Amino acid sequence: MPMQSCSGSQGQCQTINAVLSRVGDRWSVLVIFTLRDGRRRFNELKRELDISQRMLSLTLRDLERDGLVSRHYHQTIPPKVEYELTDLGQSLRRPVEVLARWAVDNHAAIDAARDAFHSAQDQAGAA
Amino acid sequence: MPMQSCSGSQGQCQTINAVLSRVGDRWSVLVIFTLRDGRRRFNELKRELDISQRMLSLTLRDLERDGLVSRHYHQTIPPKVEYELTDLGQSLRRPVEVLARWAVDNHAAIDAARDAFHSAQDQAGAA
DNA sequence: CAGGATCCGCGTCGATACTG
DNA sequence: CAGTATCGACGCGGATCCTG
Repeated sequence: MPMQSCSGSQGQCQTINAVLSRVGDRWSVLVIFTLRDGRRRFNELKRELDISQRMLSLTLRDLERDGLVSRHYHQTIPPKVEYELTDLGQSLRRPVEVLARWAVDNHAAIDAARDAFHSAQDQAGAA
Repeated sequence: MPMQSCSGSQGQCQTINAVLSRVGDRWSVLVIFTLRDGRRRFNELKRELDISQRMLSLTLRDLERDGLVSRHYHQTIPPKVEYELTDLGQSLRRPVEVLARWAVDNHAAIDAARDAFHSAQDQAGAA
């Protein structure tokens, strides 16, 4: 029974890992982020996220399955399907926004570090 | 010049997407999480995370390149290399911890939603 | 112990075509 | 409009071998 994956006694890593497997991918995060200010239609999300129809479909299905978004089907012509964050999904807004905030605040620093690293590498190569 | 990827006018999505591409993968998050309470040696991380040597190596290299962790090489015999969060890496602790907290708090709800979804599906299939 | 190099399966993702 | 089904390309990630 191999339970010792991460920090051993604490085992928080497994939980994090498991949750990350579910909502940790880029599209899920972005869908949730985009859904933060209300319900959206399928193609609306598709356009705004510039995501393939396949991945959006899969992502939304998984998010619905995991209880993070709810699906509202209007059987009209043409069909109209809207997606909305559930309460559980709403509770993810905070973490996602914290991450988003960090991303916006620090991506410049990352780029700078990257450039510095590459410069150092080039110099080492030249020397 | 196709700049309109996400929310159009806001364009936060691109930034988030870009940052997620860098630090959004599972291993990076877990390494940062594991490094939260101090520096660790290579094989120490390897064991605790149950990660292959290859992925740990790649992950650490990228993390170092992006200025999130620093590498301390002790040229002894046997060699000893320690990794530690930089200030930038430290600043990521908060977002990661918020996410970790959410993961711990809500993974049960996700599992429940999942089970409910599957049950509903099975019933639909049976009916 | 730390980690580079190589090989390779497997899952992910996009493009395309089709349905209701 | 809102998907599903299929296919093919690509990259992630593990296993293995080798060096310093």
